[in-house]
Formats: sequence, C-alpha cells, structure tokens
Amino acid sequence: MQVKAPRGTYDVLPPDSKKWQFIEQIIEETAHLFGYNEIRTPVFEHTELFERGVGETTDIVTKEMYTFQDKSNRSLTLRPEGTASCVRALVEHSVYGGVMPVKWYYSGPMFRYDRPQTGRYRQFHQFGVEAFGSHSPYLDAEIIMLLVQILHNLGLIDYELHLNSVGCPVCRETYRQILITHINPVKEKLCPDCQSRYEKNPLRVLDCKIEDCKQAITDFPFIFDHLCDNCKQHYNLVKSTLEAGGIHYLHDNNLVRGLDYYTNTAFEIHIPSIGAQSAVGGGGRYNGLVKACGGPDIPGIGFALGMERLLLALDGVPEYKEPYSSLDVFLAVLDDKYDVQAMQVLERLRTAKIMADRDYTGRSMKAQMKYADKLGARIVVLMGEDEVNRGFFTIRDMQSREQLEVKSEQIISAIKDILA
RNA sequence: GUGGGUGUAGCUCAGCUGGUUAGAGCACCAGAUUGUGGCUCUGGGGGCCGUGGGUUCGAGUCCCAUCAUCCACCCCA
Repeated sequence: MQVKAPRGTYDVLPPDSKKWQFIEQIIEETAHLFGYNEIRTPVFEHTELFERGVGETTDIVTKEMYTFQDKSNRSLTLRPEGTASCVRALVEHSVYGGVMPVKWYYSGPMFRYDRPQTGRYRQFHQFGVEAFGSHSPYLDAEIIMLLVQILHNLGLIDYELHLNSVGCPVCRETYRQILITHINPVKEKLCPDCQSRYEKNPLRVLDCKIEDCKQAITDFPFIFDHLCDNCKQHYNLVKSTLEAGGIHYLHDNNLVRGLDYYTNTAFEIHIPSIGAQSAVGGGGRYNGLVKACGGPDIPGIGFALGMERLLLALDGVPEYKEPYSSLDVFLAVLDDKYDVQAMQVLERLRTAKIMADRDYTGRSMKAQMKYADKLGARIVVLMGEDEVNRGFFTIRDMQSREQLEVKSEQIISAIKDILA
C-alpha cells in the first residue's frame, strides 16, 4: 500500500510552484512598500497561547487544533493562525519598548483540523500583517489600503470589501445586553447552534446563515447603532479615509468576526466566484489582545490572506499569465567523451548568470534537440567532434533557426548578444 | 461533525443490460540513413480497474465496508 499525503494536505509541483513564488513576491513587495517587515515564528507553540490568544470559545480552539504532547509532556499545537505568535513574540522580546508602531508581516503554513473542500485544507497558507502600538484610525485605513493594493497588484479587481465596527468592550457590553433582551423572546425559534451561541457569544447569532434565524432577527438592532462616541468617531474616520482613497466598501452590519479578540474595525474580502469559501482575507483591530497575552495594554490591528483562495481567484483572472520557466542555453553534447569538458562549459555559462542545462540520459543528437525545445531553450550550443578539435562552438538560435560558429573564448559574449 | 456525487494508464476519459489476453486521446520513449527541434508517420513502455470483503460458474461492471477526492452545510483566510 503506497503512502499518500495526509488528508487535507497536498504537494505543490513545479509548474504550480512558480505561481506561488509569483504571488508571494508581489505580496511581499507590496508589504514592503507600506513599511512592513517580515517576522518568522515557530510553526508550533504552547497550546495555551492559542487558547488565550484566539479565544477558548471559538471553533478553532474547541475542535480544530492539531494538539499533541511532546516527549516531555508539554502540550503543543500546530499554529492555526498567525496573530497569536506575533503577539507572543512582541511581548517575549519587549519589542514594544522600541520604535512604535511595530509593523510586521508573516507568511507560512497554518493547520486546522477541518473537513477539506474547495479552498479549505488542513495545512493551508496565510500571509498576514500586524501593526502594534497605535490607536490611529488612519492605521486601520492603511492596513485596508495595503490589503486592497495587494489584490490590485495581483490583478484581482472583482472583490467585495465588507466593513463593520464591533466596538470596544464598553459599548459592546451594552449592546450585548440589548441583544440578549431581543433574542430571549425568540430563542426557541433559533437553530441549535444559535441557541448555544446565545449563551457564549450572542454577537455571532447575527451572522448565522440559516434562513429561520435570519428571519427571527430581522428587526434586531445593529451594533453599529450602539457604538459609543469614541468608537463611532473612529469608524467614521476609517470610512472617510477609505473613501478619500477611492476604496469602495460595503458596510456590513452582520459582519462579526469569529475570533474573540477583535475590537472596533472588522473587515473581510470576498470573491464570490471561487465557491462557498469565498473569504479570501479578513482582519481587524484587536486592542485587548496583547494585554490578554500577558503584555502591556497595547493596541493592534492586522489581517490575513488565504493563499490557496488567492490562487483559486487568480485562475479566473484573464490577464493572469502562468509564469513558465525557460532556459537560456541548452548544451548539446554529441559524444560522451566530452562529458567532462561539457561540465566545464556549463560552469562557465552559469557563472556568467546564464541559465544553462544539458542532457543526462544519453539521448541522441536529435533527441537532445527535441529535449531542448521542450525545455524552452532560447539557444542550443553544440559541442561535438569538430567543435572540440578546432576550438569553437556552434550556436543555434532556436527562434530564428540561424546558426553561427564562435570561438570558445567568445562564447559568453556571443550568447549574451543573442539573449539581449 | 452532517448530507450528496465520484474513484479505470502520469493526465482527461471510454468500457452496452456482469462473459475470453481492459481501450482511446494527450504525455513519455524510440525510429523515419551518416551531427540538428517545434508538423506528420510508424513502433514501444506503462493499469493489483482506490483498498478489503461478499454474491456468482465468472465482476472494472452487482452488494457492503473502508479510504481518498469533489460539492454543499458548518467554520473561517
């Protein structure tokens, strides 16, 4: 019985790995433009970090974590998301003691035990950014502008930006009370999930997708209408800044983030065309998180992008061309007695930053030409009896089909002329 | 965790109501005279028909289980 990749995981093989490199490069370049620098954290952490940092009532923590004991009986967990680790690192290294705000990005695999489907894997990849140490609504705006610019730089324009504010602990608590008094009379009509949400986190009832629940709550007040003056002003400044930047958003009263730590601004990017898992990115402000993780009372804000979902979305973009790899030079070696010299020639080419390759399977001359063609070689350099004995190379331009002979010493410059 | 669809060569699939050595296209490899590619032609290698049981004289084809995958719920990025 052959071993296969575990459920919900997959391999990225060469033509596709190019796509990954392509989008990773664009995303990182864009983050740099906004002044964000990379942080790399461990792929596993103490389980406790996620319990506190993500929230003990969330689905992620209660049923989706890859938790295991190591040989010293520590409880460790493969990271299900990236924010908690960033917060931990911020506190552990007292980074907040330096220049603020701290602006980081990260990228890498995350792990959630969930049932796989399109756009959802057990090992998936997120790119995320975090900014710590500023309450400014303009930083909220910057984060969203970065997210939007990444999408634009990738060529994605058919997205929806949903925006809401979930308030601060003070106004959220008042709203929570109001919400409970509204839910209580209709509690029996709600789905079982919502009935338990009602106990733990009544806000989540608002984004239930079940039709009966939607019906039951249609006349409920929105948190937006109960924000305190500070939160209201904060949200308005975020919105007006986005408007000034020409960024279109949809105010979404039902947008309530699933993770417990969010405060104020919350946002999501949806690309409906990629299927049911249409949330390509999402994030928001989390002013209480750093303190909850044992650090000082520092605000934070960030977002994460789902790489697999971005890839799905890019498949639907007509201008998006698959980057393909090609080759500058294929060296056709016509007799195996020149193998050693051939390796020296390759070394010279590669040292001169010319992408070069040859055959290693004993192909005939003709087969080597075919092979060179398949590799997308721009030039074939022939190395046979005549060439070696008389000290030159035959160079064939595969596009024009023209051939010329150049002296061995001039091979590099001759090739560079054709490539240029 | 729940419901439904699918599982035949590397890839996309065909295989009628169960019947002899399981097929095609693409891909791969080799030839079409002596050191030359993209087209064409010829030939070739490749399949425990997802896995394990069962029914039957006989199963890729029927039944059950299991695994994987896809679609949706759920959740989230």
